[in-house]
Amino acid sequence: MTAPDTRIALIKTASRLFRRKGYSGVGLTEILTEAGLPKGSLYYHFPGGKPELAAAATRWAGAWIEALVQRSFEGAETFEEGAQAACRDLAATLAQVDHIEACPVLSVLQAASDTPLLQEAVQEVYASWTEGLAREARRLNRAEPDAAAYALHIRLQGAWVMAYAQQSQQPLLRLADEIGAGIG
Amino acid sequence: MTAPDTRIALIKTASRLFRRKGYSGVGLTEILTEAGLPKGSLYYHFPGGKPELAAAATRWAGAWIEALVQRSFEGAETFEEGAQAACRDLAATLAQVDHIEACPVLSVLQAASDTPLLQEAVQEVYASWTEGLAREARRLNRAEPDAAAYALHIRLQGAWVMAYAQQSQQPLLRLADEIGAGIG
DNA sequence: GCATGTGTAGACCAATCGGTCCAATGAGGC
DNA sequence: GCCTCATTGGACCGATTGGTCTACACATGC
Repeated sequence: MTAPDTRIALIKTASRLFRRKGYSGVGLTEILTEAGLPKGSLYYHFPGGKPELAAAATRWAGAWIEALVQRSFEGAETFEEGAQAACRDLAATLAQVDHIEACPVLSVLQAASDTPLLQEAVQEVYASWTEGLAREARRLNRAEPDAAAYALHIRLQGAWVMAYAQQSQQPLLRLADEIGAGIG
Repeated sequence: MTAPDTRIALIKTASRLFRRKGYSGVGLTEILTEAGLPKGSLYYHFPGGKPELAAAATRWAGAWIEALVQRSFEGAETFEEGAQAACRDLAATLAQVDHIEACPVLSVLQAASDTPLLQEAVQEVYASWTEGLAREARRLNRAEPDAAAYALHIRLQGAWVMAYAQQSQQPLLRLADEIGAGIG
């Protein structure tokens, strides 16, 4: 396995496990076992240990979500149309596996308060999401693009939490319907 | 310290710590040290150990939040007015301490997936919240009370997550303004 | 063939984890 | 005074935690 592959494998495995059990709920041993790698590799690629790995995983997963949402907006002719598509695409993606996973940022949020490296990554990803949505809002000539983007971000966040808690994609689909009905 | 006091002290301390660091991020030793109690007391009052304590803490904090929201709705003449008041009251309450805390349910959510006792408590609290909001919506003659209650729950949840992430009450205040402007 | 340096493999560490167990405490009935 | 029983105090347990350290594998340049 070449060097960058090892790095990516660690990030992917860590991200998946964090989303399922949260930062503190996953041990390094578990990550390494699932990735089939020894401890030496982890501390070679991430000298900062668990926090550094988690920060990288958060940024990686954050970018992945952002790309998904941007793709959803591509064919849209209005902001609301794009928002609906994003809700549905997210719901479909989450439902692909048996267990609906938490938002990757949320899953490390609780550990971020006393881990500056992680705190930074979280802020960065959230800011980037809101900016990305605002860019789409402007592109589609939505009135008050920043406010609309922010409001959508909050609703997506909330619906994702509910979807995770209930282990159902329904909250996200319901949000799509609400947006379609002209609410918000 | 009489028996019920010990129980309550454990629940309160656990709830506070869970909200700050998440279920897996807090050890029993830390809870007991802060509460000034020995391990024997914990396992006497909560034979089920950490999961049982967390379930109790979740229900307790859930009821507390529900009471807060209900109080906010008391003086309202429309559902939107009540919703605004709830956002602002929640924001004010969270800002009372130096560190904005996470939603008590959210803080144990990640550990709930493999802890049936906790899973149950989470579902119960969420259902109770939505029901409580729907009751207010009906009382205030809101059209489509169930949908309105559900939508508000999701937005509150999302705004709370953002407030926690950014350590600012702004997301909740902003949500109140949005609702006041007739969005949603 | 040999030196160099990047990565991997995993033994090992102190600290902490959730949990068990039992002796001591102390209030209330008799 | 004494018995009873609810409750506390805390020693102790094996397992696991994040992290360190060293030996080794292997590709590359010479």
